[in-house]
Amino acid sequence: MDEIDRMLISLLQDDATRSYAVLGKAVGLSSGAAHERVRKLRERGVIRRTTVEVDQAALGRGVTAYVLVDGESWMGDSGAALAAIPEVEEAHVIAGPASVLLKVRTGGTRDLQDVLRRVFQVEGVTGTRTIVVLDTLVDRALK
Amino acid sequence: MDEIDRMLISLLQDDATRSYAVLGKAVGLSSGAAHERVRKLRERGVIRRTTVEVDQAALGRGVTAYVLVDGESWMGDSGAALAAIPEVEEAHVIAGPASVLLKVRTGGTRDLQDVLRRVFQVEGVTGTRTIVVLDTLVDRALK
DNA sequence: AGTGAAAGGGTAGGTAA
DNA sequence: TTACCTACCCTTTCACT
Repeated sequence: MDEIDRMLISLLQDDATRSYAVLGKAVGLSSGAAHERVRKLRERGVIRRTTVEVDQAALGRGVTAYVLVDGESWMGDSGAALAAIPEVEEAHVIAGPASVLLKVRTGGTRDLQDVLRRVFQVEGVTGTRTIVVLDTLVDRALK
Repeated sequence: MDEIDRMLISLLQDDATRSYAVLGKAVGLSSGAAHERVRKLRERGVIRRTTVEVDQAALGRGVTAYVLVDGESWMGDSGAALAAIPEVEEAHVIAGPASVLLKVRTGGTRDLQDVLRRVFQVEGVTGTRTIVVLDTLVDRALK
């Protein structure tokens, strides 16, 4: 993990369709060498996967919300139960004023209400507090 | 935006290195037709960009935190001021128990403290509450 | 770990059905 | 929209440095 690896990752984060020829030129290496470095970064799991960023609103998910979930015991399969809710994009165990923090995307406030109902049915959940996103100022990949 | 478009997006979210030949076969179209559909999805902004998912911990950002920011007036360039902090991955204007919610990634708690200091220096900020992530149960792309 | 070249496959663009 | 064709670029591999 030297400076060149970091540059390659940054370039790919910005646009993963770049060819190895372009990448190599950008970091001062040959196409083959750039390819080999990226291959190793994938192999080591530093680069998890190549994906596309989708405009959620265009797919009918216009509402984003964070849900603070209070619970008693967070052992076992609570994670699996939350993962089973398709609208849950992220779920984090947290230190602070709740047990778990969810990031949820739905088509509207009606669907959000339905998601909250399903969260409440997960074993151990004693309460939820919901934060609705009004506007997103920043949403980017860190370098 | 029909069912085929949705399938193509889902396939690309899963692995954007798939060739158009493979994509076409998966949705029952020719390579050319699949290519044309994806091109239009990009053009319309449904697909924002192609990128790589990076293991942040492997890049020395092992601590994730959410910061609830209280403030007086959130007009003007507060967004720009927050975007200027490189550790800020997301910033949302929210309805609920604060004005703005930040997602922050740092190398350690020491750096987190430093970020909080910089957030406090943004004009209009009157207070912050920090939620540290202990474990991430779910982190995925929604279909 | 990187270079350079060769071979094969995929992509992109055009045209016709 | 599909099918076909073509030119070209890129990926991938390998021997050599």
